[in-house]
Amino acid sequence: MIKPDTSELSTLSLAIIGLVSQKPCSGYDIRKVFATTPMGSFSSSPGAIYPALKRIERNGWIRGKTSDQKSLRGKSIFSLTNEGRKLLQRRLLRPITRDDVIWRMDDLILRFTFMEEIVGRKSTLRFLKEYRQETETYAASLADTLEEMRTLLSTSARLALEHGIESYRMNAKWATRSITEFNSPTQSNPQN
Amino acid sequence: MIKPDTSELSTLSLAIIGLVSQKPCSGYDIRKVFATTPMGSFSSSPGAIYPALKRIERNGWIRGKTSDQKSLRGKSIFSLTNEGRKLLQRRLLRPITRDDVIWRMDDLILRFTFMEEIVGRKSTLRFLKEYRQETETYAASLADTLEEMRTLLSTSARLALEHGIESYRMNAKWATRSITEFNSPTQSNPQN
DNA sequence: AATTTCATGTAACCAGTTACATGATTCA
DNA sequence: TGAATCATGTAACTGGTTACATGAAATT
Repeated sequence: MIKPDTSELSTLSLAIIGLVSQKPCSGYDIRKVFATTPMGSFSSSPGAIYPALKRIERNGWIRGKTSDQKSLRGKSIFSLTNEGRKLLQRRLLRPITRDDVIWRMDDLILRFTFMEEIVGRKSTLRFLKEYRQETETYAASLADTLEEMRTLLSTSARLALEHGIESYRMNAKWATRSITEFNSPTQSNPQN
Repeated sequence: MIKPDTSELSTLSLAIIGLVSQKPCSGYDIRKVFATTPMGSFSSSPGAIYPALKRIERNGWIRGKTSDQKSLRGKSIFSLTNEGRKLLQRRLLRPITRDDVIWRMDDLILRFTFMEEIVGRKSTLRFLKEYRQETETYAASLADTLEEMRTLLSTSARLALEHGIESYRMNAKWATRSITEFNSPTQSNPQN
């Protein structure tokens, strides 16, 4: 009984699909982005990128075109299919869970990066509000734990816990600021 | 040509060894910690914990004792060996690299959690200073990138980048505060 | 001509996930 | 006695790592 929901997508695959959605690119292009930009928290190793591209293509979410018809190893440019765009939309619109906030913060930020163009400003704002809510709530629950355990904790254990609390609070603040920036009419784009 | 350096240790294994170092515990104890405390960003699934315990034991870093001599499946309590303690010390004392800061922040915080008891206050302070240095430097380099690319970025891409910058700055600030707390003589413990 | 960079690939390995299984103990 | 919890395990799978290989184009 293998799970038939083929819509699962690792964070790396999400990053790849997101990049391809911005503009068609080759495996090498993607590797360069991961190796030289602040998106560098993804592996740029060929052993990760090329198999991932094949998987994604096999699923019909991107399609590669060999530009150079002569050489056997023609550089292949991938672009997003309609199916791929639909998948990406679904993936980005998923409601944020507490588990996301505990285990997959990088995934959430990555989703945000592509969000505006793929699902529009309105959904992006909804995402940011959920994000603020979940990070604030989780920070509060960590703060409760801290108070309950304060006396039992060593200095480093306490400081590590405080690190977590501050980190989630910072995330909530960032979301708040992002919401106001998205609302400020730098550029009116009332679509969606 | 397999790498003979057997000192490699995944973040999960580090967490397990760290817990065992604090007090001997069973696989189930560890699972409970991961499932119910702020250390919950580790998998508590049996498929992760028990194989990891076996690997670590096979390497001689922990040793399990079956408490109940009758039953076949006696609950086994693991405690740290001398070799294990040495390994843990080496692992915690590793200098912090930029790669750690980009890819393994959670590993760094985990190391910090166990640091005071395993390598003493002096080394912990050194760690915190390195941590502050590296996070500050990286935040600055991200800020440079932001200024270079500012005009090219979409709102969400810019905000995502700013998220990274703020996050690293928060980490540096946390380190600064932790350093002062470690220096303040709440409890004089001039060992090491 | 030699080196570097572009560009793609693959084979071996490994740790962690999911899902299921099992037996012992405690509690209602 | 039946359910929940304690406690450990394992089989199948999967995605990413490391390391190596290859061949073409550009640069020196």
